This record gives sequence, C-alpha cells and structure tokens, in this order.
Amino acid sequence: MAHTSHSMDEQAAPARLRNLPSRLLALTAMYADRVVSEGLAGADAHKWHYAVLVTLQESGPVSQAELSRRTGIYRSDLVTVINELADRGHVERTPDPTDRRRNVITLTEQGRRHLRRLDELIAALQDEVLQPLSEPEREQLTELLARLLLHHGRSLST
Amino acid sequence: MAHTSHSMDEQAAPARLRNLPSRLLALTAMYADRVVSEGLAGADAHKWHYAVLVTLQESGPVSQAELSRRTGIYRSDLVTVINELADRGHVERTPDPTDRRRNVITLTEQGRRHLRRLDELIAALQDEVLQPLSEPEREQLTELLARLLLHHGRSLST
DNA sequence: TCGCAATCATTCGTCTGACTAACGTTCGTG
DNA sequence: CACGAACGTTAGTCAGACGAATGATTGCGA
Repeated sequence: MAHTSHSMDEQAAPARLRNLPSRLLALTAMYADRVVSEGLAGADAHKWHYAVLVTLQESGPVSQAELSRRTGIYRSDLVTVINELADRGHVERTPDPTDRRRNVITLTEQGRRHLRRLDELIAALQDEVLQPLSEPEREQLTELLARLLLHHGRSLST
Repeated sequence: MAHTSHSMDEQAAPARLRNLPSRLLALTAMYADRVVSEGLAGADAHKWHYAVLVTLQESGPVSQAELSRRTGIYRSDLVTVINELADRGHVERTPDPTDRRRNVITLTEQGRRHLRRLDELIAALQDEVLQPLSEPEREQLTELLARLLLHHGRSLST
C-alpha cells in the first residue's frame, strides 16, 4: 500500500541535508504546526485564537494594536481573528471611551471557559509533538529555541 | 526611530505563549529560514537549489521523481527548480534511454563548483543562526530535532 | 501477448500565511 | 490649530505547500 500522506521518507535524505539545523527547524516546525492546527480544528479553534485568548487573560482588556504587538499577529490579520472570536462570543469588541481610535477587546466568561478547554488541548498536543523526548530534554529544547529567538530580537533592535 | 522590520517585541508576549514549544519552533524556523533565504539570494540561489545539488552529489545522477523523494520537494515544484538549475548550467536534464518516462538529472562540473561555494555559504549561515549556542548545544539541538522528525516519520508509516 | 495499473514529467490550480499599502478617523503635541 | 503619529480596517501581493489531471511510458498479471 502506498502511504496516504505528505512527507518524504526521511531516511532517504542525504546526511548533509538531514543534519542541517535550518532544515531540521523548518521540518519539525511544519510537523508541529500540523499536529497543533489539526488538533485545534477539532475544537473549532485556531492557533491565533489561542494566542489572543491567552494574552487577554494575562493582560486584561487591551486594544487591538496592543494585542497585535503581544501576539505577533499583524494588525490587519487580527481584525479577522477578533471577528471570529466575537462571533463565537468569546470576546467583546467595544469602542474605547478614552480614545475613540481604539477598540477595547474583553474576554467574556464564555471565552474564559473556552480558553480552559484550549489550554488542556494545547497541552495534550504539545505532548504529542514532544512525545519522544524526556522531560529534561523538552526543557532543554525549549530553552535552546528561546535563546535563539532572544538573540534574533536583539540583533534587530541594535 | 521606529524599528524597520517585522517581528514583535518578544518580551511582550505572555509567558504561556513564550514557552510553547510549537510556537518556539515556528518562530525560530521562520527566523532561520529568513537568514538562510536572504543569504542564498545574494548568491543567486535558493534552498531548493542547494537541496537538489547536494542530493545529486551524494547520489549521482537520478530521476526527478527520485530527487523529489530524497529532498522532499514536490514533483510538481521540482520541475521549476530543475529548470532554473539547468538554465544556470549547474545541472543537465537528459531523457533516460533505459526508461523513456524519466529524465536523468546530472550534476555538471560548473554545478559542482557552485555547490562548493554554497556549502561554505550555508555553513556560514547556519553559524549565524546558531551563534548564541555553544558547539555541544548546537549538537544537542540538532539531535533533539532529528529525534522529533524520526518519530514523526514512524508515526505515519505504521 | 494483451490489457490494466502504476510511474514519470509536467501543467495548472488551490489554499494558507506572512506581509504591505492605503484610507479615514482620532489623538497628541509643537 | 496644524501636522504627524497611532488606530482599525480593507484590499491586495507574494511565496510555499499541496493536489488533480494529463499524456507518455513501463511492468506485470491473466
């Protein structure tokens, strides 16, 4: 039987390619993203939704521009995300009385409940992705990745 | 002055997001990809080009379908890549006499020279991406990523 | 040996995600 | 009070991953 899906036989890739860090990053990221996206789709959610809900829970009500900065979602794309979350009743978009340019985005009670479910789901999905690694290895991996990102941020603000 | 480019202030992201492995993977992969792509662009090259050239060097002349399997590039996209490489004289596309469905792709001498330059470039770019990590940390990272990928491959062939 | 399924190269098209440009509105500040 | 900056929104570009269909060819089973 032929395999139903994507992804080459990794064994077939030449060693020079197989150990190339940038390539490994790209492939694992793609894999992880698929797992997470498919998992979230089952709960009628999207990673962007999760990012916004989490940020709202930790920061309290904020403007869309602020959400954009904190989540990394472009403010143009954020419009759609907020629309979807508002349609589902997870979030409320109200004009800011103190600054009529802004909208204040507020997490609703229902959104809070939804987030609780997503938290569990996300945890399970991360677990699925990291399954072959031990706990210390997982921490090591996230720490290394975080260091790379930190360096990245520094390199463009100087 | 406002910062010229992309990428949010990582510091602003909530901790729950900042430490999410799938998110770290996505962001670092995006970063690494940008570094590599921009670096290769300066040499009139593309990561796909590199993948194909390396594979040809290690496997000798093969068909496009075989190249597709080994590099992970889709057969349909590979057509363009081979066209570009052939235009630059790095590769030759000849019909396979033993199987008239196939093309045999051969690395030319010029392609070999080009690849030598790309090898150095790629090494430098990997170095730039991994700069904040020590040598053992780099090995650790690639090993962990490779393990994740391996597990991924297994999970869909069973 | 005939016929059917599989394989190959290729073309075209879809879908998603990152990203930019521009606009009207509102605010802060010189 | 004028001008530049920030805000939300719309529309669009561009690249990459991926699928479908086609015509040519091959191998294999009946």
